[in-house]
Amino acid sequence: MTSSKKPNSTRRSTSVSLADVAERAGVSKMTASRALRGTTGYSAETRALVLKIAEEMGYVPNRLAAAFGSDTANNLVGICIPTLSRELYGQILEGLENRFSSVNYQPIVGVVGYDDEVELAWLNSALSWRPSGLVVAGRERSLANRTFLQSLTIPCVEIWNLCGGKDTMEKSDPMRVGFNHFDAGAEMGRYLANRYQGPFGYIGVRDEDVNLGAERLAGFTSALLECGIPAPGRKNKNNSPVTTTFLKDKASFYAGYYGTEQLLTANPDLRVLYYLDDNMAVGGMMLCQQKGLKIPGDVAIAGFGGMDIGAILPTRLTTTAAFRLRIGKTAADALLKKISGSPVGVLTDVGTELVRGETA
Amino acid sequence: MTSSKKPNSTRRSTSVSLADVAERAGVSKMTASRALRGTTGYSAETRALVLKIAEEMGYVPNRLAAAFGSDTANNLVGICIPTLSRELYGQILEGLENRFSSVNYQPIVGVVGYDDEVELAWLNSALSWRPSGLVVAGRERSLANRTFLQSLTIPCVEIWNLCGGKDTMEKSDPMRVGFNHFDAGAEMGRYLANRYQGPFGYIGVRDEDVNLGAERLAGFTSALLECGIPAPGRKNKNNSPVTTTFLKDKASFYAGYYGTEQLLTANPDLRVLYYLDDNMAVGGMMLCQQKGLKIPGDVAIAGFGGMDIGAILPTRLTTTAAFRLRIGKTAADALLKKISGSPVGVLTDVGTELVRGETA
DNA sequence: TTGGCTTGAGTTACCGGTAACGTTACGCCG
DNA sequence: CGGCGTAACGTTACCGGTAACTCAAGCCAA
Repeated sequence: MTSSKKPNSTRRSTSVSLADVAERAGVSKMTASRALRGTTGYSAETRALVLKIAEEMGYVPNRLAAAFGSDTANNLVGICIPTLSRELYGQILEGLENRFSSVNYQPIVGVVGYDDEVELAWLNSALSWRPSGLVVAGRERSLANRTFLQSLTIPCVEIWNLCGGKDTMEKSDPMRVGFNHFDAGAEMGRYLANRYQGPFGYIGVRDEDVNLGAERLAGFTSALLECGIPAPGRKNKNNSPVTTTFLKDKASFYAGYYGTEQLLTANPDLRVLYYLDDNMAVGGMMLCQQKGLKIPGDVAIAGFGGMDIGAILPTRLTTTAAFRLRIGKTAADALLKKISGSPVGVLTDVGTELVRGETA
Repeated sequence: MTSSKKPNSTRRSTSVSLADVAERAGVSKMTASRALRGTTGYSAETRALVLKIAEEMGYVPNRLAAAFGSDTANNLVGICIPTLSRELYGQILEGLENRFSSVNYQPIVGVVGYDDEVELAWLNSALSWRPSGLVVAGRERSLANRTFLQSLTIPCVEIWNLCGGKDTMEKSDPMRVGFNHFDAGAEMGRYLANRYQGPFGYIGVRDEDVNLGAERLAGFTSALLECGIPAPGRKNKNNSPVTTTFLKDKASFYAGYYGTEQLLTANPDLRVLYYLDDNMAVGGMMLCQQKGLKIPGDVAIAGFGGMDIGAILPTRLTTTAAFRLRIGKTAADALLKKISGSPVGVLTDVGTELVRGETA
């Protein structure tokens, strides 16, 4: 059944190989390969015969061998993201997967949290599969990790965060697809500063010592300053117009809930609250409702993300909509282009949209 | 720099290979391989030297070659899930990835929706990578797909749904890790039937012609019948005690919101509503609030999933908590055991927990 | 001293594809 | 009818590892 030129050779694998198909079809391995892949170099009859035999024999191509033997035919891509617990990355990943699978690329994914060493370990491990491209979540990272990404010889795209724009990038940095979080925060800051005098508070989370969404907060703060919002002064060491709190927790409804409670207890005068994301903002709303605080009368609330919970609340949440699925798809497209050698811009801004809800 | 026994041979790849390291270290490829992998058959000095050289030369192992050359060393696993938009599968996937990566297995993931043909295509494509195991989401599938899974020669585990239990399984079926959705629905049904007389309604969604969570609804319905809840009779073709509606939409807050509106408009007498998941249930709550309906006074509401939104609402949601992360981890463990040849039970029930909230 | 056992390290033969190149057959054209 | 271009197909040489086997050296006990 399994055949080989040397009859005494032992076959490790029991499955049907290209050689088996070729022999049974009475053609060479090469011809069979071409016929199965549908390139050129065979007659119609030959192709039909090979396909028929392959089907009959239950031939399953071995992409391991293909990728190994060619070093151009490897259609693996690595995708490295911090978490899947937030719906954020789930949707981005879905967008990525959709596009990649549509052109027969296989994603291998890693969920690495916010720890640089874990990320680096995963990247090394992923590279040993010789993927033809890499997708990583854009975030602040250690010099070692950044250097690692810069020294890659395969195309790489950073998603989610544009990290300050073109001028701050080095040539060797990966492409970026996402939006400018600083600007998104600033836009919300301006919007709120035009409507409220403050004082302003912010509730976010810290994961493995990194403050998530730090750039948005920076943009937010900067916009408030530009709009002439004064820093409260007292118990505000960095003299910022925003009183912040960072919970050591996952970004979740519940974190928003008790984070708001903590912040308001320590600073009962706060009148405008900005959150790391919509889920936390909704948690904050729930707390305010429970305490009998009117929104936005007593406390104005703004979130981030445009998650669909915000749209159905009795009072619609004011937020910044981010287009997660689109980021995934756009990033995948950009990477595929780069892999195929087409020119691609280093920065792709998919934008955001300020959603004027009723909570702020 | 790149070396080869035949000096005139052309190297396709430019990267450092095992042979390069071995030559520079003055040992054979095989010894270098063993030293790098840390098996046996080398002295401590040899190993240290090889590691040092590999480090110096920037050697990156080629797992493609390793997997190809060994057919036991392939530590790829395929993970096939319907969607990542619901946080449900995100958390399961995170659990899976955690466990797999901890033993250096690489997951390749596919997001295939609820279409049998798409799933089958993905499975075929994934198999061509010769993974050592497969994780698929447990759900109703076509005979073709079920047969395909049964004929696999590699270990496979179905997650999420125990699908009726041991007696309904065939020997060739994949292992299952999850919980019994019928029982979960039945438990909720009994709980509600003991507190309310009805009439009962259910709001779910249909994706590509499959009703998600159908087994839970079946269990729910069956429990109501057992508790003596009568079918309303009129406009209820299948004579069920539950008036159902299935939206052609994603399971989301918004779907729950307008689904509830539709159902209540058509059936204003409904007094107890059961939902596909917590998000939809919360959407329903929001609608009720907006219509001035008291919960649970006018309408009682129960969800499913134990998503954290339910825990922070002013009135805590009555629901069934499912342990998604644990399902992922348990499933990965089971698959790894099976791959390593250890005995594993065909069914692993991670259970659920009825959460007695304040909405029902 | 000898023989057996352990241990370190080399040798060889693949694994199942793809790329590159060589050869043959055949149609087209003048 | 000869020259030529191209389509069809065969051959061969890898790719970068791993498994199985072999062998030499070192060690210890008898």
